[in-house]
Parts: sequence; structure tokens; C-alpha cells
Amino acid sequence: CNIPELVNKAPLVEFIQTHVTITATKAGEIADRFTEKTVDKDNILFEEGKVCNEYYFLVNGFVRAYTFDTKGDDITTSFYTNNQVVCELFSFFKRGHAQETFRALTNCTTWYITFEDLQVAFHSMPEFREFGRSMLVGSYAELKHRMLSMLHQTAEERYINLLINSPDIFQYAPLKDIATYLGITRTSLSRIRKELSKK
Amino acid sequence: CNIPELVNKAPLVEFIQTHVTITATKAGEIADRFTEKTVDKDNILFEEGKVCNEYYFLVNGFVRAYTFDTKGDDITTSFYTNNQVVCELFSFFKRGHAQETFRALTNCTTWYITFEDLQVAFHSMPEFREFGRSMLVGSYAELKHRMLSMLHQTAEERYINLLINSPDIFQYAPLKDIATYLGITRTSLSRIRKELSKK
DNA sequence: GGCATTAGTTGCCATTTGGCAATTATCAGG
DNA sequence: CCTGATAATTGCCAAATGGCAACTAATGCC
Repeated sequence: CNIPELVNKAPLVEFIQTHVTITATKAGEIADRFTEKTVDKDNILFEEGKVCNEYYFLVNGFVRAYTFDTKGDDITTSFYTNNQVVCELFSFFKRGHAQETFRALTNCTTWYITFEDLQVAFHSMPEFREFGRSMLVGSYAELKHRMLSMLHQTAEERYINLLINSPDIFQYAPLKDIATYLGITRTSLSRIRKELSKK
Repeated sequence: CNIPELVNKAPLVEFIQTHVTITATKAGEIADRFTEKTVDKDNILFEEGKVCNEYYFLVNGFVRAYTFDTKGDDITTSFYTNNQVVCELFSFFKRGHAQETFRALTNCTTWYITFEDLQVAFHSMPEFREFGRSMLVGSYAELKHRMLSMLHQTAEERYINLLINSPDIFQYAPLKDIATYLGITRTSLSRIRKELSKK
């Protein structure tokens, strides 16, 4: 464990500590199972059709996940930024082929762990298991919240909330991709923005 | 372990075996941690505002989960039927107050395990951990699929798919609740049904 | 800097969905 | 069986969102 690694891993250690009750030492042991990897802007972290084998912790950067609908149109399923786990969870844990692609919208610094290493670490470190579960439950809750916004909010309300809660998305992602994330067309998003600018 | 229990637990044992690679004996050991509980029609399995402490396996019956939007209107978040896990996962695992209520639409037969017992069992039985994770990942994937349907399908398409994939929902739930589940008003659902009946 | 490509906006109009109120259908309880 | 309550449908119209095409703005590349 050399000094640059120690420095770079600090965000990951902190992240682990904010999600499970754990000593810095234990959190450090978990973090040690991760390997650093940088991904350049516009490059792919994980591609559709493959079995996801890396569980990424995004230290720094911006990532868009997308898939294609039945007409072949590109749909944004999620955005990821600093201090988030980037992973196609179903493919990763169930070892199936994924239908999503994760692409870097900026240069990204990540720490990742492979499925095999994670399985081993889960087995030997109860705290890591707890952490993994916490991540899974957190992702589920976040998605449920977004689902609820689709069920009862208008496109304008969803747009405003995104603007308030995730302003950085607007800094890195084109509006056309934000539109599909909100479940509307870029034309409608454009008009919603125009209406709001009047107010 | 008496005979009625053995008989009744068979669906749970089978369910476990279809989700993780495990012997019948081990699956039976897991199932033994669960306790039977019946819930009568219209009664509540879990109520909003509390910390969810039971992880239910629904052997037989039909359940609706719902919450309230900002206007105070009732919104269906999910339906559950035979051989499904019924639980507010975020509240259960993160020990927070839930914003959902689960109500029986029919008489229900369930097997449940409490949070404390589940924690103990997770710790001592790796297969149970694997099962728990499989459930979590499965719920996540299902929700993601539904999210995607909200992003790119019309209300009519979502209705048709629900009709095909979950016809039993229409047997037990009133249309007004199905409408909120689909993210539309009961008026619109009524019109969609009328249009389709013409074809 | 110029040019090609992609992104974003706007006008025009169609389609989808919603809101409200009246009406009809269904269902549970006395 | 009657009756009140709730669910479902329908008409009328408004609002939200989409489709297409034209236009403008931004961006990347040589």
C-alpha cells in the first residue's frame, strides 16, 4: 500500500464509513480490495450485451447509463457522479447479460472490484456484506422514489426537481439525454424550459 | 416441526430453491426460520410511518402497496401475489420509517421472519444471505423494468402489458388502483379500455 | 477560420391524458 | 330486497405532451 493509493482511496474509505458503522481500519481493509481505474471522456465503462464483472466506485467524473427502446431510440436510464456506485447490479449479481451501457461523460477516476473478489470479500468480511447490502437497498429506494415521481408528477415538476437536486447533470449531459431520463421528448423539454424562463 | 408446518412450508422451500442453488435440506433450514401468519382481507400487513420489522413470503393471497402523493391522493406502488416477498425493503433493512402501507386484497397466507431473526440467520447461513441478495436484486431489476416502461411506453401499452403479464391483478384490484399503478387517472384508464374493446 | 455535424428551439398541429360533473353499475350492510 | 356508498363510465372541454420540419446555435474537426 503506497502513499498515492492511500491518498486516492480516502474518498472510498469515507464513503464506506458514511454508509455502515465501521472503524476506519476496517473500512480501509475493504477499500484495499478495490483497484484504481481511470476512464477517459466518451469511453465506455461497461457495454450492453456483456456480463457486468466490475463494481465501480466513481471517485470523480460523470457517467450516463442508457439502453434502447423497441424503436431503437436511445433512453437514459441513469446518471452517476462523484461518490456513487456505478454498476449494472442485475447483471453483476445474477451473472446475466446486461441491456445497458455506461459511458463516461467526463474523464473519470474510479475504484473497482471484480465479482469474484467481491464474493470472496463478502464471505470473509461481514462489514463488507453490510456495506454491499446498504448500497443495494439505497439504489432500490432511489429508483422507487424516481418511479413515484413518474407516477404522480408532471414533466415540468420532474424537470424542476432534477434542476434543484442534481444541477450538475445539466453541466455535463446534453438536454436530449436529460429529456429521455425524464421520460419526455427533447422537444417537450425545450418548451418546458421556455415556459419556466418566462416566469 | 410438525406435519402441517412441513406441508405448508413446501411452497417457501420450493421458492428458495428456484432462486439459489441449494439442497432441499438447507432450504428447509432456512424456511424453518419463518413463522406462519394469516392476514384477513382488507387488513393491513404493514402500515406507513412504522419501521418495517417483518419480511413476508406471500404463499397465497393478493396484496396492494400504496402511499400518498403531495395532494393526499392514494397511489398504488405495487401489487403482490402468490410466491412473492412482501416487504418495505428500505425501511426493513435501513430501520427507517416507511411511507407505504401494505393491505390484503384477499385473505392471505404468509410466512414471515423478523429483522432480528433474519440478521442472525444471514450471519450463520451463507445460503440465506445469497437468497436475500437474490431477492433484493430481483426486486431492483423488476422496478427498473417498470421504470423503463414509464419512460418510453404509452399508458395504453403499459395497460396491455399488465393485462398480459399480470391478469390476476384485474381479478382482485379495483381499476382506480390499477390506474394509479400505471401512472394515469381512472378516467383515462376507462377510456383506454373502451378504445381497446372496440378493436 | 470554415465547414460539417449534432444539439436545441420553435411553429404548427395531432394525440394523449386530465379535470369535472353527470350518469350508470356494482357491492356491502341493514 | 332495499338502499347508501363506492366504483366505473361517459361527455365535454382543457392541458400536457408528441411529431415533424424548419431554423438557429453550438461543437468538433481539418
